[in-house]
Amino acid sequence: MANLDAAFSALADPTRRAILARLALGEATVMELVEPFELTQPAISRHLKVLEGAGLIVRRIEGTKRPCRLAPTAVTEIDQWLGMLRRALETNYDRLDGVLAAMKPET
Amino acid sequence: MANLDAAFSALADPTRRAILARLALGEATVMELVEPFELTQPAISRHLKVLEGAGLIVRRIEGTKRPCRLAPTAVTEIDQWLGMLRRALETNYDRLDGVLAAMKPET
DNA sequence: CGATTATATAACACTATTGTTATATAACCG
DNA sequence: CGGTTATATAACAATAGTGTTATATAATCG
Repeated sequence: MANLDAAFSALADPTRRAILARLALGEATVMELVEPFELTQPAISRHLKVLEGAGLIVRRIEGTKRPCRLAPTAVTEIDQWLGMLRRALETNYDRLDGVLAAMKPET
Repeated sequence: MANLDAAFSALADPTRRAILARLALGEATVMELVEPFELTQPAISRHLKVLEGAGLIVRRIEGTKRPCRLAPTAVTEIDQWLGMLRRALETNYDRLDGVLAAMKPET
């Protein structure tokens, strides 16, 4: 589960989430990703490195350009881990705890 | 979307994910959560504060104890945001990009 | 080839995160 | 009331993350 560290950590940054949101519209080069932000190109390049390291994007080489696009692997891992929480939240145990907690001020 | 920062950031730490996994089994007090880790009580208390701030857990007061349990809010938010990525990954655009990239070495 | 364009990396400053120990608060027990 | 138990907070050190500027690399264009 070491990759979950990288994946969640990558998603914790709003700039990186914005980059992913942009890539959800389709492939983009580094300079295309720099343009909408008030950040320098090296800053974006490093964000991309983080996203790639986390398995959230992949890059191919096309001449001097490196177009990026979304990769499915990390999202799948995250979904699987969150599934554990979702299942627990759907469990009656927690509902009962909630009910008991809510009852307290009444009685 | 400011809360996504806190939620993803909270999930980026393996200790905090382990705490959540433990809470998926049911409510636990701070000392019960300290026990399985090689960390001090103040360290766990701060992790719990982070998880609470991110909306991933809630705590109630029961005498001198503060039992924690999972909260659904942040998980829902995260699911919704990830849904955007999932939908994009299911899109043909990205499939086509992938196909074109894969074709390149052949021709 | 030399200039330009696209991207990466190094070095540095600043801030945030995480852990520790020591201490505060507050409920409980006898 | 006084001691114990449960938890929180403060102060500090060590480390990691993010941004910047300056510079390196490498493909492209004339």
